[in-house]
Formats: sequence, structure tokens, C-alpha cells
Amino acid sequence: MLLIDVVRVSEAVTRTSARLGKIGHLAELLGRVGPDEAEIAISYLSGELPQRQVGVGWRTLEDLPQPKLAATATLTGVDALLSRIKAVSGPGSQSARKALVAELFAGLTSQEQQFIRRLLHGELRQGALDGVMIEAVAKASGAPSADVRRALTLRGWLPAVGAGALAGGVEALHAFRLEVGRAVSPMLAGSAPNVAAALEKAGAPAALEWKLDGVRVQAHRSGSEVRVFTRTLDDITPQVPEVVEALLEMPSADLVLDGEVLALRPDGRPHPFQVTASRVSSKLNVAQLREQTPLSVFFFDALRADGEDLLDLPYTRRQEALTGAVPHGLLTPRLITGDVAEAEKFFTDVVKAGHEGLVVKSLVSPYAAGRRGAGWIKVKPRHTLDLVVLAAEWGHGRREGKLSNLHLGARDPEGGFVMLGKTFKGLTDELLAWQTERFLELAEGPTDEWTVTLRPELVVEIAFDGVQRSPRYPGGMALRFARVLRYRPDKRVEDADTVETVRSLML
DNA sequence: TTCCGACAGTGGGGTCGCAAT
DNA sequence: ATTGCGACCCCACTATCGGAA
Repeated sequence: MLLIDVVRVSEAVTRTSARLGKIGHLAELLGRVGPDEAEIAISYLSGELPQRQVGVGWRTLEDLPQPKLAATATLTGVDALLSRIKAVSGPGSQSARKALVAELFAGLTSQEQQFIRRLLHGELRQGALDGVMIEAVAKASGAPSADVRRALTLRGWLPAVGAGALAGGVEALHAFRLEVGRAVSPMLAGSAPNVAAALEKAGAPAALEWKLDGVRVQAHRSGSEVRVFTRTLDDITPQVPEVVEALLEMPSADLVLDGEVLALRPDGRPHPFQVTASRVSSKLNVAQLREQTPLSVFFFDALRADGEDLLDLPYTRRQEALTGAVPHGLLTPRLITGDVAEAEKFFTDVVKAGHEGLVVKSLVSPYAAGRRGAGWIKVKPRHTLDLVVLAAEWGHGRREGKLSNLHLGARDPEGGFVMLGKTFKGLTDELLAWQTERFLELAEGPTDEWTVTLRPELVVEIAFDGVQRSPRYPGGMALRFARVLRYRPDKRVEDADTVETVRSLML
């Protein structure tokens, strides 16, 4: 199959707004793709590369050769070249990689170049990713989408599942099973503004578990072999020997556990997330680093224990298996209640202990991996500040032509403002239109291709999760997960919060 | 007919490893 | 030694479609 066939379908998908229409276009192509090309086609049309990443980003794609006029590139040819690009390493690799990228793009028409460029950026923007492709695979293979979804949960990679379904139908899908040592798509949580709302969503009584601010881990043990995976199914086993040792000390030799690693201080309170992230992502000198910053692991679910698959069992049954397999000290603190007051006290306690909040879990839901179902609901405290808009950046994609990303500043009592970060979240289309117009009236000072500097006159109420140390911003601090709540036309700039107020929140 | 769950899109800060400077 | 790039940890929110109620 030619690349252009896939590109044409992607363009049709982009033009179609109805999801069922998108599914139809995708399924049509899956119906005529060859068995050796199915994985590549499914991968491209769900917005990812079979290689996952190949070491090519926006900088490498800045200047590219002239496009060809005739579309002759094959899917397998492009895929093979991308694999070669990924394999490049060592001194001189940047120019070698660039040369291969040039070779790749010289063989593509401008239409194809656009497509591959967006794929490499991870921004296909055709309105269809895994969720839509699952339905397309179901339609093209004649299998129920629930079976496709289930196989994806267990296999963790849709192109393999889709190719299997196209070749072998429902039977092939049923052949995908939980394999110890191969990562399962993790179950994700939705969110609620407060504990009462979370209980309502999950159904009371529910289980309330501490939400620890670390890195999600899925730990597999088969005999003396242990593997640890992240939320995106990357293998981080060498970086977390503490988790490996914990698994090996457990009595059961056949385990798949879900949990969180984080760095705790000697007094038991958590380090800032940055400390945990630094430790977990360091691959060099792990032995030394663990002396200075040991990791702790806490498990909250069991997908397999003592040779039994548990994914389809309700929460309470999985918890029985978990508490039977894992030492008490490695269990995530938990309370089962339907009482709102009791739940709120538990929430207050966990926040006082320095942790992130709670995850409220339905007692009956199975391990529904890979989707943010109603089974798990997270609740975190929310801080707010009144800040001043210092500048704004032009948006991309559906925000093209709109000033979107706000630069936020706190008032400096000595005069002026201190930038604390940016945000684009929380804006409705109406607000985007309004602020674009208003910002252009306030434009003043340096303006480049992306950024418009403003007279500091607008006060905006910002919600955020916390203040963290920043090597980037002048005040040495930045807001974590900042989002717009509302503009405050009733407030003058002199009423905005000060740098001191922000600093007092950092601790 | 209305409601709501699931999805895609739009980007945020921080940190690491690696290659180039 | 420092800088730039790519990758990946953490992530919130809105618009939209289409099935459920």
C-alpha cells in the first residue's frame, strides 16, 4: 500500500466532523490493507509511529528538501526508513539523523510531507486517535468493540491488536491475555471538585485512598524476574531497585501490582514532586542516588496474584488479593465509608500529611484499564490567586487566530510584576474571542511572531495545585497546573496578589 | 428531547540523557 | 562546562458527538 492512500484517508477523516463518519473512512481503509502493512496503517491513522519515538522533533524538521511531484512512497518503505532514523546513535548522530530525515522527505510529495511531519510532532489533528480507531477496527473486523478494547487493555498497543483482529477476528482478540512481564494499560481516574461530589460519582459507600504525588508504577513479578512500567508503559526497572526488591520479598512469585513510587523525607512527609521525578528519571548512578533519595512504593491494586487474573473482579475482591500479597507497610492508606463528614475528615488529614489528595473508588468496578471511567475519582485541594495578565501568545489548531496562552504575573510591592508561568486552560470559545479583542487594545511594548505584550491592567483569577521551585522564572517559583477561573473586572491591578503571598505558599 | 460519558485537542512546568558547541 | 533538543514524568480543561435516559 502507498503512503498516499493512508494520507488521503486521514484527510477525509479530518474533513468529517461526525465520529461515525470518521470511523467509516478508517474502517474502509482497514478493509483493504495487507496483513504486513496493517500495523503501520493503524499506527499512522491513530496518530502514532510504530517506533513510538525516533529522535526527531521540531528542530530537526525546520528545513526540509523540496517535495516530489509523484506519490510513490510505500508504507513499508517509509516505516523502514523511520526505523533506521531511530537506530542512529553516538557521535555524529545528529547530522546522520538529519541526512536520513532529508532522504525520507525528499521521497515524499508535499501532501505526504505534511502528514509525516505532523505524525513526527505527535500532532496529527485529524480528530481520531485510539478511541475512534478502536471502533474502526471493530467495524472492519466484525468483532465487538468491547472485545477490541479488552484486547487493547491487555496488550497495551492498538496496532498489534488491530492487525490481529483483521487477520483472525474475535478469536484472535480473545487470544490476547494478561502476560506477566508485559505492561497492561493502566486504569485512569476522573476528577471531582470535592469529596462529596466524588462519593456521589463513585457511589457510596466507596473506598477512599491517599493520592500520593509520585510516579505511577505497574510492577510485574514472575519467579525471580521483576519488571516495572510507567503509566505510558515505559520500562523503568533499572531506575527503581527499591520496587524490584519489594516485589522479590513478597511471598507470591506471580504478581502484577499497581502503585505509586515517591521519595519521602526522614520524617515520613513527601518530598516535592520534582525530587521524586528527578530520582525516578535518573539512570546513571542509581546506587548512589538511592542512598541520598530513597524511593518508597505503595500499592493500591492487584491485577494478578498467585497466578490468578483479577482484572474482571470487583474492587473489593482485588483488594482482598492485594492485602494478602503485599506487606501492610506497602499498602496505600485507605478508608471505606459512605459518610461524607468522615470522608471529608480523611481528606483533610491526607492533605495535612503533605500528600496530594484522595482517589475515591467504587467498590464494585472492575479494573477498567485505559479509560477514565467513573470507577475512580480523584479529589485535590484547589488554591486560587488574583494575578495580572502580562502578555499572551497566539494559539494553534482550533485556536488559530486567537490569543490563547496567558503570561501570569504577581504584583511586586517594590513595583512591577513577577511572572509565575503561563496558562491556556479554562477558556471557553467566548472568552477566547473576548480576550483576543481586549488584548489587542492593551498591546504595548515588545511583540514578536508569537507573543503580544500587554499593558498590565487585567486581573484574572487563577486556580492551581501548588507552587513549585522554578529554574526558569525570575521569582524562582512557578504555579503547578494553573488554569483560568474567571476575569475580575471588579478588581484593580493594585488588588492583585503579591509575590510574598505566592512565596508563602511554596514552603 | 435532553442528558451525560467518552474523546480529542490545546497546551503547561520540570527533569533527564545525549550530542554539539 | 554549557546549551539545545527530544522524550516523558506530572497534568486541567472545553467542545463535540452520539448513545442513554
